[in-house]
Amino acid sequence: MKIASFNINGIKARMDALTDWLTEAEPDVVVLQEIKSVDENFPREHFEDMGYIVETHGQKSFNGVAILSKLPLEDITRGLPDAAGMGREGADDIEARYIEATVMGARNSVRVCGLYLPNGNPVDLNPDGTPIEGSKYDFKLKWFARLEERARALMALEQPFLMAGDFNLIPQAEDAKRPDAWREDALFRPQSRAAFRSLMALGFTDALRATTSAPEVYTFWDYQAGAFDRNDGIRIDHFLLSPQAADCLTDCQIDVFTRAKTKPSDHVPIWVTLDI
DNA sequence: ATGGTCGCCCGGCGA
Repeated sequence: MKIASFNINGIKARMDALTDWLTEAEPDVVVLQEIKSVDENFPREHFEDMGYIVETHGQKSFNGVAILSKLPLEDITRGLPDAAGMGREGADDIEARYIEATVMGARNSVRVCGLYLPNGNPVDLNPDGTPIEGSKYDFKLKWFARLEERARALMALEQPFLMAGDFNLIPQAEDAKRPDAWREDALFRPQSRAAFRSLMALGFTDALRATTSAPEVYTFWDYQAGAFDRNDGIRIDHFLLSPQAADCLTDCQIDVFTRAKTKPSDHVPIWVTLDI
């Protein structure tokens, strides 16, 4: 089973790029981020004609996630639990960033969590270094904590599951061409990395690092200043596998070639194959 | 790398 994640940066602008990549890569399942579309305007028929089931969780102009699957899906849920836990009532109803579904494989099923973690910039801190209540950075860390709680609940089931998507998080210095440029950024600063490490400590396997030791491997390059041409990138799109899913892992790759095509997203797809 | 570029959808925000 081939499962992919792709931050497409707008479905309307990425129809050709996404269609071409689906035809070439032939994933069974794809979680999409930044569809930037309401559900009613998502071109679902186009992807249904390509053999995919389409489940969206969109909003107007920003964010928005979706799942495309050639395999049957069960128990689709939208949004993380505990929206009130954000400190802003119903915050998760405003920002569409999370979708879950169970993918039915030939022999076993896998729970797939597709996510678009908040960017978190600008970083606004109190004099004591804590995030200012209600700031973008505060929102990121609170969302991270809720994601960890959801992961903890899924881990307790001891079943194959994975969390995939745009985590807006650079795990370590080797995951950026120029780590020093990101030290104070919400994608890399210590509190952000601590939240990621805490999540990983539940028992996840980083699929990319489990299958390759290649240096300078990235999933995002800024549109500006020829960043891709200089491979001035960061690794922020991740596949985190539960122990039961990691036991089935056979490959993980980043489709860097899509970034060199016409009208690319600023992210590229990442995928795993699971013997499941 | 609080933007030199994009995408949203129509002036400015978000990344």
